[in-house]
Amino acid sequence: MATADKKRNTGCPIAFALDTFGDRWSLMIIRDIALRGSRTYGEFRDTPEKIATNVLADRLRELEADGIIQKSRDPENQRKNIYSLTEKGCDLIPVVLEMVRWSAKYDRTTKVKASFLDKIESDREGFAMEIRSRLKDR
Amino acid sequence: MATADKKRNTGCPIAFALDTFGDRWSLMIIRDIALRGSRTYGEFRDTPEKIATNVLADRLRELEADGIIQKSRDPENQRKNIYSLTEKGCDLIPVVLEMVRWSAKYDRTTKVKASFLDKIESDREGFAMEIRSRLKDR
DNA sequence: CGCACATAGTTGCTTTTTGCAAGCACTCAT
DNA sequence: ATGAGTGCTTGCAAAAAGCAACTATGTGCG
Repeated sequence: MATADKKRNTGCPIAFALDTFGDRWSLMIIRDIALRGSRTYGEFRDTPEKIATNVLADRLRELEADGIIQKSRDPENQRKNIYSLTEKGCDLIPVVLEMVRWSAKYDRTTKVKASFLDKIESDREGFAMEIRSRLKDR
Repeated sequence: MATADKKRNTGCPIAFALDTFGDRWSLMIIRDIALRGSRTYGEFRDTPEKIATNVLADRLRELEADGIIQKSRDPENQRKNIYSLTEKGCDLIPVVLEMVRWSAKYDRTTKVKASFLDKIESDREGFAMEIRSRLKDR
């Protein structure tokens, strides 16, 4: 059973956002799709962060239920499910990019490339759009 | 005992950010300081979201340990601790504002004012600076 | 068909975290 | 000195996360 729905529903936007993706793993999945091009269960599972498979299955269910991602069958391999961001999910890209900016500034061991950072700094909206269309073209 | 330090340390900026404030409560505290002007334990405790006091104490410890907030005594009332954002914490304001934008768009019951949203849309950086200086002037 | 393998999960169990109610310690005001 | 305000801690129950093993279904190939 998926995590019980205990949304706070106080009208606060931060509470709303955290109820949707404010846990240790949801945003990681969104990152995998948006920035790493991941699309399948196996790709989400095999990241350095090592999510437990039951938690992964649970989060995929929740994110789909919340309309952040959508699931479809890979026409070329019926074993695979293809997960992708919905419009609502794509709208989280700016949030992700701001987090990248912040972490790049404060993580001494960051692996964020200067060129990536430059793109965010110089044209945030444009870069977000670029990522979106890259996702659409797959 | 504070939550054990189990940072993932994979070099990924999203993992880094989530390790710092990626839980149900940390960002709520940051919101309280940045957007609601909260500064004391009691103010953090008495929000509609009803954080448990042990979790609150734990998060305040963690956020301080991570250099996001700092703690000082209220000179006018020695019973009170004043919590405020450090520079590192203030740099999270853009992340918070992007989350507000997203939630305002997708939460049908949002309480975000149109005027607040307009400020974000029209001059994001300027608005972030405005919030920062408002915090400094207290 | 029949079998090995790939992919995507589920299940059962342990550990960790959260939630909740009560209580403690220090400070202030009188 | 006392009682109330503020900021916590403690102990215990409930929920979630982590872990390892197992199941289910589709694919490719002899």
